Amino acid sequence: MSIANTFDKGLKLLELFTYERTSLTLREVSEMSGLSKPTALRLLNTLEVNGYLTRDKGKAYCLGLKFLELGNFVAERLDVRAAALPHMDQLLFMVDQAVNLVIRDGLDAVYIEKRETAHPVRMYTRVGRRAPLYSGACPRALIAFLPEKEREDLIDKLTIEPYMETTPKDKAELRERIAQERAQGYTFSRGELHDGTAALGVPIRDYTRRVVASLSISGPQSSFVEDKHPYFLKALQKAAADISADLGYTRGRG
Amino acid sequence: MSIANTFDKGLKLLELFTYERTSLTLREVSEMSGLSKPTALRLLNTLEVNGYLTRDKGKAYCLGLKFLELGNFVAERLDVRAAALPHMDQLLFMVDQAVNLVIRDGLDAVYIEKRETAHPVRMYTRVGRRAPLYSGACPRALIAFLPEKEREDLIDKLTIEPYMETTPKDKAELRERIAQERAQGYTFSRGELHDGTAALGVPIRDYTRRVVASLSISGPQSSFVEDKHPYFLKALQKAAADISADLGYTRGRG
DNA sequence: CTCTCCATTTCATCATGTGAAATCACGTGC
DNA sequence: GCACGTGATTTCACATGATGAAATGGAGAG
Repeated sequence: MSIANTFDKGLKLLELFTYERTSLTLREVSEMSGLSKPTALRLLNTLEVNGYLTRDKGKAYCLGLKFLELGNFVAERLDVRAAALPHMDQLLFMVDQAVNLVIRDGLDAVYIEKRETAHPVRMYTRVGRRAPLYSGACPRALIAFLPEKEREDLIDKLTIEPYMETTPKDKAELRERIAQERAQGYTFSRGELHDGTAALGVPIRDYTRRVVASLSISGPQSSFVEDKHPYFLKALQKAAADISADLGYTRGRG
Repeated sequence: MSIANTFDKGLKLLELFTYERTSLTLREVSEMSGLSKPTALRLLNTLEVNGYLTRDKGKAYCLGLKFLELGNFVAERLDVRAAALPHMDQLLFMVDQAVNLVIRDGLDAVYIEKRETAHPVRMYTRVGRRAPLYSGACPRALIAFLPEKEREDLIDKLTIEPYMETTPKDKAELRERIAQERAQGYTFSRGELHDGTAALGVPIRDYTRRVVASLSISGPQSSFVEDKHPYFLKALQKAAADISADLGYTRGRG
């Protein structure tokens, strides 16, 4: 597979912009990318002309509004997301905790939608964010409820890195954890993606009965107390069932 | 200003994907772009390797999840948006009509956030969508409430194209319309962006007292009946005032 | 099994990207 | 108001990397 060198270099520049580093000057881009200033400039110019970058009052570049547009095309293409949105709003209203929707992309889980409480303490899960499949209630719900063969094939391909205290630390522990979660019908995590947060996750299925996404509610452990779990879980499962139904999933056989 | 030719060609390929055309084959890309197949392929490969494109079950390319991620970085950077979100949710709850948030980018209005009703009849405003500043209640609120000098400078630069029946058809009409809207404190449109829809818009200001965004509610004209306007308007103005206050706007002088 | 339609690879040609160094532009201190 | 410094931009000679016609590969239909 051959790729276009210059094009590749240019695209890589976009990776320099992160949630924390929202704007970069030519010098910074040049230094961070290892490209000479003229080269970096030409590439940045090209991005700017095409609307992928804008410049703030100074001369610093930031990601342009075009990404909003294209990001939205992607979002709108995702059927699960469209089906889930109203139910996520409803769920947020009922539990007053952050609500997340995740799909699988290769060996990653990708957050494709979220709804947040207006509380001062926010969960900061971002749309587009990636996480390992084994870490966190929502990601893990994507593998836990797959048919055995697929599930094992997937776990085989994973590389498990110790992530947080409470994250499964090897495949044996992951399998054990998943087996239990499968038995109880939902996934649970404490502090697997961020310290001090907890989450409950359940799968979403479409008309083929395959798990196509997972839905979770998460919040700071302080507000996520044990005795609320049954209520949370009920609301969560109801929402997931409604979304699945909207996607044509039927419970019975055949 | 020099740009990188190959990079530019590659970026232009992304423009081929629209809301309607969500997936394209190599042949289509090659034909639509005028590039030879090998060239198109190399560019597409490059985009794919970097996560900007994925391929569906067939061989067709679609925009990748990376755009979700980058689109979200952009969204999170927009302070108005963060401030507006909770109030938009609240407003949606109160009026049960689509709620839109728009900022100005050059001579365009850009929709940066929306909240929609669960009704079967939806407004299809998309995040990232651009509209001319003179067309629609929300865009027009962005110019209507600017200080005179800025407003006139901006109107001078506009090119007014007949858009819809009810859209101002020249600058004179636009000025007249704006003057009236400014006097009444809000903008109103019927069928300016889509047939059969109506909208009410108001400005949002930050601590510098400049108009930084506008907020609107919109819906099918059938549900947007005259006698609800006072209620809609009150809720809308309250939400906009709250958002402005969150951005440090103070009403009094000095 | 063959035909056909695309996707993909090859390769000789030459357009384009490249970076060191020169220049420009703007802000800051004296 | 002038000199200095920092960082953005332009120049230009060179060679790397892009290009497309044509050949090859591969998957699905008849």
